[in-house]
Amino acid sequence: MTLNASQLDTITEVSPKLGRKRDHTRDPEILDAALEVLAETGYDGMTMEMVAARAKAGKATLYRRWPSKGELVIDAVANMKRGDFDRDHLPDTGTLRGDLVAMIKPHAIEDGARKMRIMAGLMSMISRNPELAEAARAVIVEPRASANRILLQRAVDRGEISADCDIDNLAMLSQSMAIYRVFVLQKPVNRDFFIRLIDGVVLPAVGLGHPAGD
Amino acid sequence: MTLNASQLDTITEVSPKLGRKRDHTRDPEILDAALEVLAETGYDGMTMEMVAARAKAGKATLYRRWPSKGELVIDAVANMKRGDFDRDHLPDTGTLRGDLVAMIKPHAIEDGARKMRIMAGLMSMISRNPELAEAARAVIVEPRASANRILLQRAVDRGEISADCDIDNLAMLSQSMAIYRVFVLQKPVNRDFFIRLIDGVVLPAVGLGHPAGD
DNA sequence: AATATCCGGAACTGTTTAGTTTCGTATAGA
DNA sequence: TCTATACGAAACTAAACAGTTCCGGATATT
Repeated sequence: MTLNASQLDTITEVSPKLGRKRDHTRDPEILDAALEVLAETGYDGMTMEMVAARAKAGKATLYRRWPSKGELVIDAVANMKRGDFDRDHLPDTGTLRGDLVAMIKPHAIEDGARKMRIMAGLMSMISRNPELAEAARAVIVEPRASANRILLQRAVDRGEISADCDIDNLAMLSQSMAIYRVFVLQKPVNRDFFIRLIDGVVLPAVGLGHPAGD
Repeated sequence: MTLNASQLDTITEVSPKLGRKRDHTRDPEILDAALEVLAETGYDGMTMEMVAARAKAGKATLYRRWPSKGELVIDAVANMKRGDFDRDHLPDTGTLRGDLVAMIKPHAIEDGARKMRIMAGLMSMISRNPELAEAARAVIVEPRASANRILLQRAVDRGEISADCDIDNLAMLSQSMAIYRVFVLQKPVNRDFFIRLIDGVVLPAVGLGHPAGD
């Protein structure tokens, strides 16, 4: 329950006696295992033995590298693979709707669902640990929001939508509605859900949908 | 960690030997205490001793009435005071914006914040317990969403907005964005936040905001 | 082959906490 | 006053789990 100091030093160091490297080669597997267990059972349900077993490692190996369960979790989240929403690889179809729809790939939905499970597992911890909250935000949720912001800004730049739009809120909309849908409504987040959100809320809100004039 | 059967029988029963009533008079205080502790520490951080101490009760008293921690929590959530969003006491200002803004009372914000803290404390448990998820949805989140739905439907009925609007999604929008803002962004949910949401997203989405033509 | 290092496994310690039991007391009906 | 019941407090049991220690084997450098 205690996770205070930050200790994200890098892996490879020099041994005191020999010029040989300290490997810590199992780090990636362990961090992956930690994320999996986290997604399945949540922070409090997760035990170090589960992580060790999942990674086919010994508990001692975990503690050789991380001083506590909390530090391991922070490290796992912070080093999590971000969604591949590079500015350069974003869709560019010429219309906002085209871009937004192009973002809905099966892989992206799958990945997003896993990240939301991780997020839920972290929730109670997040509200008590700003460091973890920031790591989770930066890795789990910000890449996607930032991609949306770029798509919206492009639409503004090409004159498709008004510059008065609340881009910041609109960029977070799909993520926030998805979290709500999964955990509060307990309904699936699938392609149809996102399409309906785009056509029923986002596009109308920027003046492109039905209500304003189809 | 186990919370299966439902045991929401009512409180006052008749003793086997006498016509006297079994009081369980401490029930309300205990349930309140459970909610407070839940909001402060989350389900896993909450201990039965904390709840007992908060209610100035003995641990034995808790177990006389509820078979387990999980059952106590479900009971506390299910019997939680709903927001007072009666169909009859909703604002009716004549415009959608007026109605939505009138919903933002300091008390409602305060109450909503507490409920969100409780929600966060339940998160990891919710994803593993449908019964709890349903109780939380019905009590914490549905009253508000349903109020929004009514206000939107009224606006449709009086011809202020189009019937094509995605009322269901729009009614959940403020809640879902508020959850996101508190837990992911760690920023305060205050009056300004809601006003900006109304003017920047909801009203535009129904064809009343700037982008469509101010 | 000799040696130094990392690793996995298993046994161990100490703490926390769910849940139980016991007991002394307050209260309300008879 | 007498008695049954509900209660608060505290001691208790049993299990789970974070974190530690030890050991034997694998690997790689010399």
